Amino acid sequence: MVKITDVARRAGVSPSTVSYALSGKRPISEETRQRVEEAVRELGYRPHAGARALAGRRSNVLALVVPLRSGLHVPTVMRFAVSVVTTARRYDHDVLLLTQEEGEDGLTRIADTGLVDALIVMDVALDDLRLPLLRSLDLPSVLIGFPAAPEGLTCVDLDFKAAGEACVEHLARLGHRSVALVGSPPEVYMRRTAFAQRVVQGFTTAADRCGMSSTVHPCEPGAAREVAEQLLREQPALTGVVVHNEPLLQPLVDAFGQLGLRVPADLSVTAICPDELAESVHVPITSVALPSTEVGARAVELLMKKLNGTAVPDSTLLAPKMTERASTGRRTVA
Amino acid sequence: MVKITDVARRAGVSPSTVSYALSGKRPISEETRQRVEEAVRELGYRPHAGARALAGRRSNVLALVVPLRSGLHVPTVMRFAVSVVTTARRYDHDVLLLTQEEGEDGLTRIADTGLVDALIVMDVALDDLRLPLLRSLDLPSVLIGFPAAPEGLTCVDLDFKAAGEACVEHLARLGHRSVALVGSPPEVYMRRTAFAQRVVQGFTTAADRCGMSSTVHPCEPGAAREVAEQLLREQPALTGVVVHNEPLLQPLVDAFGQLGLRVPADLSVTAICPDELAESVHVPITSVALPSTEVGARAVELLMKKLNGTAVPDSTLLAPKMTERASTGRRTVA
DNA sequence: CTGAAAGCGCTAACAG
DNA sequence: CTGTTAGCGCTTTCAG
Repeated sequence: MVKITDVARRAGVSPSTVSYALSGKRPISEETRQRVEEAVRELGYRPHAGARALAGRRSNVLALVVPLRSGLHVPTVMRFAVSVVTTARRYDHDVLLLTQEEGEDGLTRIADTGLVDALIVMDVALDDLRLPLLRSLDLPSVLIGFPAAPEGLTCVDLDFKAAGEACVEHLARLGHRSVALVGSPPEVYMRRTAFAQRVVQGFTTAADRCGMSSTVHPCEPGAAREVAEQLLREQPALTGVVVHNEPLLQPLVDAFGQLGLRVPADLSVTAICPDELAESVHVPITSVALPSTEVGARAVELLMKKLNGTAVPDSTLLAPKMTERASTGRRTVA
Repeated sequence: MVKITDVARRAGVSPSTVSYALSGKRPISEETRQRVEEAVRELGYRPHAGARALAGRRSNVLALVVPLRSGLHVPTVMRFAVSVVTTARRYDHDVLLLTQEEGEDGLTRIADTGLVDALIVMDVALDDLRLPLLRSLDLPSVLIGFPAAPEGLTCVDLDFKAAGEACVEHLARLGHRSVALVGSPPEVYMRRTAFAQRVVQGFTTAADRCGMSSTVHPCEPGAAREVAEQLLREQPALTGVVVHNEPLLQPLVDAFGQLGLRVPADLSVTAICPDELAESVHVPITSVALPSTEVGARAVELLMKKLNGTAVPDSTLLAPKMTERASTGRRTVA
């Protein structure tokens, strides 16, 4: 193993100079810096992570807490995760993966051992049990998602309430008067998962404001046909649907087709989901994008600022961006 | 922060005794061990990860390399990952998540810095570019998947060839004479992904051996209807289908239904996929289980043995387990 | 702008 | 069975 003293000898400088040349924490003459960098390259030097963490009190590792609870759309969750890993690497950090098997004291453990410098927490509930803990820990953290009482925490996410509203308003503008929200599976609401609840809020608020009749349907995967039938039966005037349930999007559109409803001729469909998904449905879906990559990147950037002692906003709400595709159109009066 | 000297003082012993009491690396009298454990509990002591790694030359962290390349079924991949994390925790290890953005030298970096003790590598290609690197690294590693030349590497996976054979033989036993394999998306085969290739091998071998006519169809997500039509058109005698493509399973069964084919009356369908998926299809599917949890756990266990210097078998092939469900039946001669 | 030297907290010889 | 002690490789004062 090549160590800092090897590099120092090779470059004809002291170890501390090597350290400073690499970290930039004090001015180094251009010439020595060159020599150091060359020595580093020639020897293939890589600082030992443990030694660095011990002496520098910084591990350069972030923890990503991903419960992966049931009802969540795993590919969507993983988009966030990949974005977090990618962005973290740009800041010379690695990412430790924590699932929730250990419960809350997995967090305590990680904090106490100094294994990580900071936490990114996903799958936030409105009244998340981890919040008091996160507040008490002296590790900086960022939540992907907004709990009911985000005071003293740094949160980032798509503005799901606004996203729900945007979908409804788009339908209202097209003349629709009766809309339904097909949401995540019931257990997601039972857990009071923040993003799901906020979509419902936005959806309902906007529908009321626009004087539309509206209903909300949490929905299991595989139940596309059933919900489709139920909607037609219970809400015969229905002409607009908002889907906030990735795996159900294509099957639901198919089910409507089988029941004799054309999208968008008879029924306009919008969704909140990754653009890629919206585009891949057989009838491309007008949707509010779920900007996983941006959210993941933002979370890391916020954390880096906090680690540098820079102040950051408590709340980063990304404005919804809607893309019109083939699945929505004017209401045609029969 | 509470450190080992604090615990030692509290327990009235030396730091090394605390260390040994905790690691069990040398005999400690029952009495002192008790005192140490009590002191640990009272003080809430947790060894500093960096210090431990530096002095002990072991970080207690494993790296999980998950490229998440396109065409893979993310939920299935994540089952492995969760199992790895869970099992690693049982051995007091944490898991670092590496995606493949950095390419191969992400592995080198990790190895050089001593951040991790060992590697678990997923998404293995038959002629995987990472193999030479893995062999040259002096970090122990385990592959989830079998490359073409696994010499000198430790590999664990479901025996996908046997799984393909099992599906065909099951259909043969039921009297079917013409079968088709609906496989992963083309890009998965293009990359020569090991598990996909091996299923094809097993499928073809068994079909030939049983004197059945057979075809193989790599298949994009969303193309269920197209393949279904193509199969009926090009292989009119077809009565048995093997599906090795998770997201396509339900849509494909649906498509057959829409084309007027009843499962299993007209067409028997088997799959290689997680049991949970097979059970959730509207017609529960006879399947060979994808034992993600077991494979992930095995991978970690193998790694732990290697870290202990215990010899392990190069190859751990899990025998396929088939569960008959509602989707297969005797061929009915028309 | 650079060096010398004192630890960071823990483990593992070495010594008893 | 237990204690003493010498580092592990790096960062960061302190000194120049």
